[in-house]
Amino acid sequence: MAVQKKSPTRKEQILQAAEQVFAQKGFHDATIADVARKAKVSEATIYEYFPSKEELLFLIPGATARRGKENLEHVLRLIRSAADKIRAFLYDHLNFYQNHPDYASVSMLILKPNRKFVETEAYKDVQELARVLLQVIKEGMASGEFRSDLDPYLVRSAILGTIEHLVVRRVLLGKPENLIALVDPLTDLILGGIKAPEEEKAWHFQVNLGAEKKEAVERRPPLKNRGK
Amino acid sequence: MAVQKKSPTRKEQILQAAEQVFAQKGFHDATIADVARKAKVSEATIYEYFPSKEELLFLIPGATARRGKENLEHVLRLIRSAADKIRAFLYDHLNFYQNHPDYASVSMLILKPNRKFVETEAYKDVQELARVLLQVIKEGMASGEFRSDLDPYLVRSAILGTIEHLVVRRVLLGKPENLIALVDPLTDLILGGIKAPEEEKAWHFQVNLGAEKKEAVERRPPLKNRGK
Amino acid sequence: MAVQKKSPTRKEQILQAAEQVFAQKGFHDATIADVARKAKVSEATIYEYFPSKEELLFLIPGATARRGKENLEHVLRLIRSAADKIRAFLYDHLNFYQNHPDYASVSMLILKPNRKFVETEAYKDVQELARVLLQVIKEGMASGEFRSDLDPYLVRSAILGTIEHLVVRRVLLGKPENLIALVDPLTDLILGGIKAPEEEKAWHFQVNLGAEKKEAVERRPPLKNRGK
Amino acid sequence: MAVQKKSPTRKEQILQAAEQVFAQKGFHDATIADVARKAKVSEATIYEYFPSKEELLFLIPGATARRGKENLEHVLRLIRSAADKIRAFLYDHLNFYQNHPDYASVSMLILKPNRKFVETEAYKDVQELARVLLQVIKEGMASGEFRSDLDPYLVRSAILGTIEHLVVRRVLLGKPENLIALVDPLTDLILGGIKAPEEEKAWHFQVNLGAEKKEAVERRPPLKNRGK
DNA sequence: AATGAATGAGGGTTCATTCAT
DNA sequence: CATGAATGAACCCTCATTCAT
Repeated sequence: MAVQKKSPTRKEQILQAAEQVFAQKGFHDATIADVARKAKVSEATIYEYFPSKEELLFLIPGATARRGKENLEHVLRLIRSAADKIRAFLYDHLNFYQNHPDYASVSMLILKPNRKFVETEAYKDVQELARVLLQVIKEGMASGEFRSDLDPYLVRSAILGTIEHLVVRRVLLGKPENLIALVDPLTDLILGGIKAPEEEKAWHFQVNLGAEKKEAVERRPPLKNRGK
Repeated sequence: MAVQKKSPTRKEQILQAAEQVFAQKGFHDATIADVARKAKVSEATIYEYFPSKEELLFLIPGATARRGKENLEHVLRLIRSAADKIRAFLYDHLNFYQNHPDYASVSMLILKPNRKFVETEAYKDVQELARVLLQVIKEGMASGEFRSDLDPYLVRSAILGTIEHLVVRRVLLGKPENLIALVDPLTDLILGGIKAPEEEKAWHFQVNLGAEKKEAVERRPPLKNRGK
Repeated sequence: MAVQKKSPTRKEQILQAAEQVFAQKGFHDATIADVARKAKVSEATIYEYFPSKEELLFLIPGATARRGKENLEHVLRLIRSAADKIRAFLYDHLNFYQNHPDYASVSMLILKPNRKFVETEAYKDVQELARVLLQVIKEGMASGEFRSDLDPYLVRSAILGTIEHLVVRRVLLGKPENLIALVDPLTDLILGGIKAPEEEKAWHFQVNLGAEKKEAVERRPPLKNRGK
Repeated sequence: MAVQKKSPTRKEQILQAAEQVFAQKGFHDATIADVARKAKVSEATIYEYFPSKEELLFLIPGATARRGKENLEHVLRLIRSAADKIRAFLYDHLNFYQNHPDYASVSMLILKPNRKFVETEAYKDVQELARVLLQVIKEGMASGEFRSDLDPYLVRSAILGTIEHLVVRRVLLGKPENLIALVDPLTDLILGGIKAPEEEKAWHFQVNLGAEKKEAVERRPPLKNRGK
């Protein structure tokens, strides 16, 4: 039976129930009966709105992803600095996943590793979000704010991968509890990398008149508000 | 993280079959009958060696992870520079996953998002590998090669997350085909971040004195073969 | 047994749709939704006119059978010879089924083998038609046109069974395409049986006296268009 | 799961149970659970031997039809007269159906009107039996025992149709209870048709010297074993 | 009169798992 | 050891039917 536009609340109601149930028990261990119970409808009603259990799963991101993209684009338009846009992206995502653990669970543990999902229409909505990030990176490179020798796709993979890893960790292990606290250090890391600034060596040279390497490190001004 | 070919015992035989079958069809869509067929044993025989389908799944990484760790530690002992160790870690992982797509599939798409897996003994073997990376990061920080203001756990998450993201992409979408080509750009990204070196102008002045920061940049391999 | 085209009322509309749908998909594989779609009404509307899917099925023959009987009786009244009445009966039925394949399908494949149908009111209308045939046979026997040692019920069974078999064959296998071409050979068969007239030799002698058995045989239309 | 050769009794056991259950409740109203209960196996076991409920149905005739054909051919070989072969065919079939009412029910009410069955391998076995009858008819025609102007296919249809009609009647209405009693009258009917022998008229002429038509009929040698 | 919306009831099918041999 | 044979336990999905509007 085809999916029809009916009372939007009904459909939403089922999607939300599905999100919760799938998040809690996993896709295969959750039954349609579970979803029906949570949504307070009959099992048959679910099939009035969704053609199959799997389609129900795939339709969970839909609206969320689309709204997420719009919202993100709105926010990014308010920011000029590419670095700050990266930070905003990180904040946006980590904040959202933190506040929507069920969505995080479904998205990261069920949909992302699902081979069929990537062939879905719904997947395209998710891709859109990643495209925004790519744009930010490319703009930063073009403006000279970011190094021009970057592979923007690789950068994007690194950023998304890091977010995913952190979110998955939180979903599975419960830590770190506060993802938002990672926004600044993570922004800093992405912008500056892990290597100690090479100019320090130059410093060394000057300071080296007696100072030890260790000293130079210590003398470095406390790293805060990097990138921001 | 390499796997050595032994004469496959009955148990190995089943594990390998399981790896292939689960990789191909996913855990739930694969049946014990599928595994038995591939392993050329009866279904009942599988239960002689493994207590359940799920346990069979969880025991797939075991030897591989342990051997991987040993091998990695051996290699790292041969390298002094923390940066090079990072690079070695990346190479080791990307190379292995590239050459063992079935293992990659099972590991990334099935085990990683599995809530029960983290409670498993087998999971600890996987964790060991991550611990090695953490060690490298901490050592780099201690030696001054890496910035000292890093959160080493965050750095590790970034590195592992990036690897995972790339491997999952390859498993699901088939690209980038060549992960190993990403080792250097990725090492570079992790070490140096994305921000254009602010000091570059200032440097010019000093460079004249003989310093060759510019050179370092130029030495970086030309950016090609970047996975899309 | 002809059906007259009236302006189809709502009820007729549904019955016709049901006939088509049931003929096409079979009773169990057809759904009320299918019928509703074909009838261009809602499913609920069907239940305004018919108490259940099964009742809807059973009510399909109703008018058709009644009209068929009236028409047949009218025609038979125009014929004196019992043999010709048999022929008329055959013609009437084979012609009707040929021109109403959906009715044939429903009648032969669904209703006839349905245990509950025989307990139905509607079944009686169908029986009426068979009663007409029985009457013809009995009359033929009484008039001396038919052998008097016949079991008229058995004869009727033979005639009806033959018709049914031919119609079912046509519905299921599509052949013979032209049932009407069988009317004469079939009439001939029923009347004369399959045995070669033993007396033929002897007859020749008597025939010469004026009897024209031979001729009758020759007048029979050439045997062609025989199904398969 | 493919059908495998296992203990033949198991398979037979299920087939017999299916025959009974389907005969009693009809195909759609019978459940696999019903069959399992009757066969005293689990539902799952049924699926070890048959791929689906429908296939189980279609495999019911199999052995019976094949054995039936062999047996029939054996019997026919013992008979020279084509007329007696027809009689033997009738006897064989009516006797079998009479003694196997469940098979009759499944065969006549479920399989015969099933559109998918005709596309089945199993259907071919059933066809074989009909081919034997066709052969008999053709031989009778060739030998001059039967009229040479017959359409043998039409004759076969008449014979089979009559048998089917009688068997269906018995299955549905319970009468006539004794099908075997119909063998002789039916043979007689098929051989001789229903028309009063024309020679009777000739006879009349001769006998007419005083005899009534009725008389002629009476003079005919007493037909015995008249059914009904 | 007509129907959109909802569901109760049920059934076929799948499979991981067991166990006697 | 190895396995053929059997099954218990579930679950997804369908659809005839109802009813408020």
